[in-house]
Amino acid sequence: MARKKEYLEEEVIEKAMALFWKNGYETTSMQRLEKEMGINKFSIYSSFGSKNGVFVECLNCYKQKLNVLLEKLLVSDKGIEGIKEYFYDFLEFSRDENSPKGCLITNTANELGDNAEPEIKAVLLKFMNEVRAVFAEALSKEGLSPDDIESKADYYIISMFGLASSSKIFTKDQISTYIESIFNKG
Amino acid sequence: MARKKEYLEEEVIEKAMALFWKNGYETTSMQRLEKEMGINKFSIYSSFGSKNGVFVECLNCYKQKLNVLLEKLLVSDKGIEGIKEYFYDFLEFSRDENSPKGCLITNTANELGDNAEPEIKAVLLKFMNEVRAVFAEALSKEGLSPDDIESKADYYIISMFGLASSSKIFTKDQISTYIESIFNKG
DNA sequence: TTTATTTCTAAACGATTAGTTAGTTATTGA
DNA sequence: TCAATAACTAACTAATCGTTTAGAAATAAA
Repeated sequence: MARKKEYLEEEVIEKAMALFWKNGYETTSMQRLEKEMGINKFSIYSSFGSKNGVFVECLNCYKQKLNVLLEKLLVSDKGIEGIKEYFYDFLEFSRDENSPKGCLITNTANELGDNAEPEIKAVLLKFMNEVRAVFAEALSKEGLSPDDIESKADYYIISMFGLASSSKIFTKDQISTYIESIFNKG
Repeated sequence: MARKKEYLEEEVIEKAMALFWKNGYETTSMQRLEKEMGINKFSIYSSFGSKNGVFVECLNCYKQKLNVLLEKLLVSDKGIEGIKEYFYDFLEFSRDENSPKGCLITNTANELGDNAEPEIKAVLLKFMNEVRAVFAEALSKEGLSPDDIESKADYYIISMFGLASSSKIFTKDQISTYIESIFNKG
């Protein structure tokens, strides 16, 4: 007994995510979101509540895309070599047509830092721990001690954070050489 | 034959820098700058022309502080070990009272990225190249081939960028372990 | 002491921000 | 066909953004 919605929430979120990913949270205005999502402010607010609400959904949407790469790492059973491949997969993932966008999660942590809304902070922390857990799982294939697994998981999650940040400003070739250096050690 | 300025530009820039360093460019408003610098908007604009002008001076002020650490690396003559010490020096430098602020240059590159004003972009690029050159100079003490020097300088400048970004969200202990891993290889 | 010059305060500028709301249009069940 | 309901458009908040400006206050040379 009412009018039908003329958009799918999953579809408009995907478009919003592209905008946040490219330009960051603060720079992305509701006005630009309206234009890019193709729907009115009223619709945005009735579907997602606030700009923050849109953003949280975008982070979840982004994480789903990352999950494809993480899934591949999990089933590959390749240990550290699998993590290296994940780094390269991410390098491809974070660039389209030579325009590097980095990682939406890393970008957000960098941009908002401690000033982030508690909800955003919680989402970021959860994501970081999930990725770290996947690294730990991959490392468990290497026959390391539990302590070694933890410390190496720390090392790779920090490397991943640094890589994601760096991939925005250095060239693909520079980053490739960097990835090789990360894994070329005893 | 005129009224005297009631502030020193170097002093108010130092205070502005602390604000930009902590909160980033966009989040730092002219209103907060007035408060923190202790001078009126009129004075800010007559001394520095624009918000961007204030920021450029802050970047230069920040670079001067970094130069103390870079100078130490240059005169130490310790090669790669000197770079490692520089990483630890930076770790101390980027934190006061457990509040990590990262690196103002890295933060800016992360926040503004390609959308940065051309003047800002130029300053960032210049800084990055200067730090890289210092790394290359330190590496020349290791008896490496010119090609090896260049590729290793690339590696350490990217590591430095990643380290600076990471130092904002990981603990001091995690970062210390990370630095050790960077340098523990053949 | 007057006058020219500069810095100061404080109010205002127009543009833009996130968010709201009144009123219209479309859809569905009765 | 008509009333109820939800989604639409578009104008509108109030606040804040970076920037400008008019006028008062202070300084130093004449």
